[in-house]
Amino acid sequence: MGPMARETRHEARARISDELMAAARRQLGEVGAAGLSLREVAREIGMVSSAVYRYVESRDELLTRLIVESYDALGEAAERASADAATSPGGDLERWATTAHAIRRWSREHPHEHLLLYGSPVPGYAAPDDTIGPATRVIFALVRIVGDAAAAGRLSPPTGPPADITPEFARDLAGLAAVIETPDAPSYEPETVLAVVTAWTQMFGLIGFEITNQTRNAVTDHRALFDATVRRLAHHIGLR
Amino acid sequence: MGPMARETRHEARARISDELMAAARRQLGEVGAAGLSLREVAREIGMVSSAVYRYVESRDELLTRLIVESYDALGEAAERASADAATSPGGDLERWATTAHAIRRWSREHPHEHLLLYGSPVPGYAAPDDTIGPATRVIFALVRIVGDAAAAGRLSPPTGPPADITPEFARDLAGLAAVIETPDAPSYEPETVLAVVTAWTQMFGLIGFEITNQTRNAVTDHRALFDATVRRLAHHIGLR
DNA sequence: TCGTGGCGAGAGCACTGCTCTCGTTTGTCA
DNA sequence: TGACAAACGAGAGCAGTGCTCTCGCCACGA
Repeated sequence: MGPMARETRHEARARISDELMAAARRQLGEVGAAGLSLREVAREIGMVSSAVYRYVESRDELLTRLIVESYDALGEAAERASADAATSPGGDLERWATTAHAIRRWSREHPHEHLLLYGSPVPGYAAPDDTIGPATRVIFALVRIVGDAAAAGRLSPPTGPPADITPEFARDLAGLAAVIETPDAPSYEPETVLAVVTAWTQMFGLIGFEITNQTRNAVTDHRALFDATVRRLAHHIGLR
Repeated sequence: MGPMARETRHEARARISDELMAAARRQLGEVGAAGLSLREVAREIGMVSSAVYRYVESRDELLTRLIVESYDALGEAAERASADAATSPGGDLERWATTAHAIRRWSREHPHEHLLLYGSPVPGYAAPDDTIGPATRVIFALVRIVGDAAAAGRLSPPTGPPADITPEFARDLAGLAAVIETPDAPSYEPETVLAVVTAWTQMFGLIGFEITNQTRNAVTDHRALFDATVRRLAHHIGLR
């Protein structure tokens, strides 16, 4: 083994905490959030159940940490795909499609994590505010593609019949536009913001249906359905 | 009390079974599927936990029954709205919108039931085939509106750029078209079928986001967002 | 009328999240 | 350097869960 440098207490705590989260993440991937047992996690890292409460306040807090980790993993997958495709020759539409497919791929590879983020919330559990930051990374990765296209003047104006937007709803959309606006991008049409929100909910609805097998017997080529949907959404936003 | 007609064993079984399901449904609405306790249900109807196993095979089977009941309730809500609006002067678009809003209303009034149907599946639980029949009622209620419009020749042809439909995906869409086709309705364009599937996933994705509060801080007027989305989907399908 | 089968209650098993207590170890500060 | 408080892991225990098995009891059909 060689000379074992004595581990300081702080280091040990960090290491054990990491092991604990890793074991929890592994179990989450296997049995899902509802089946995740704190005692089993403790067993896996060679501890007794009461000892893990030195590292985690409760089972809910453990789930919260896993939620944050999952949001970050998904957000990073989307961001990396978006960045990789930013210089590709396919244009904004291909960048959008690539990012969307990266999101779908991550969700398919981590169905339990996806359901933890977008499925039923745990019983009495309300997602704390720590989670909203990481939660925005995915949608921001998508929005940035639109913003970049708009900044470069490549965003086609909205087509189709104008949506019947009530004043109150217009305020909603204006607020959203303010959030997604960047200094170098122009302001957005309400229709564009609506199209982005639509794309967001549509994509995650479709992925959720695929993961929970809601479309069994109806759709076999999920990838083609997703691809066609994603490109239609991009077109509707104005990405070409 | 009056003369109590002696209750036959068969009647008693039916009555108690009904009481059991009613209590279970009540608790589901309060604490959600994950928090539903078979023992608590037993307590509510004045029984001991082991006795309910005379009426229900397991907790999973209880959940399955609740799923079927919920699918039926949602399906009936959609069917009734669709039937009521069939004779209204608003035309196909209003009939579609009315039905969609009925679906949203039911889901908002029964969030736990909605999550039971469309949220995370229970741990080791795979929805048995009993559930797929009732599950189709909602989507069929929507499809029937399109079918009626098509049969009356009121369905506008698909607009926008043609989707890039691969042969394998075309087979999927053809299979779906065969399912939704009725004797008196003509065959559907692949784009129309795709638009219906899109509408389906879009609507339920949006409702799911609203129920799980995923769009908090972003959207306040959920009804307006839903209404705009629903009408855009209808337009895309060809309903006017 | 008699016997079988359905029924409800109770005890019990293995499991869960969580709390409390108890020695031990570790880091800090005088 | 030595004392002390904080952190730590283990163990026992509590209340709860789904589920099984056994036991009497009563209704119903042969």
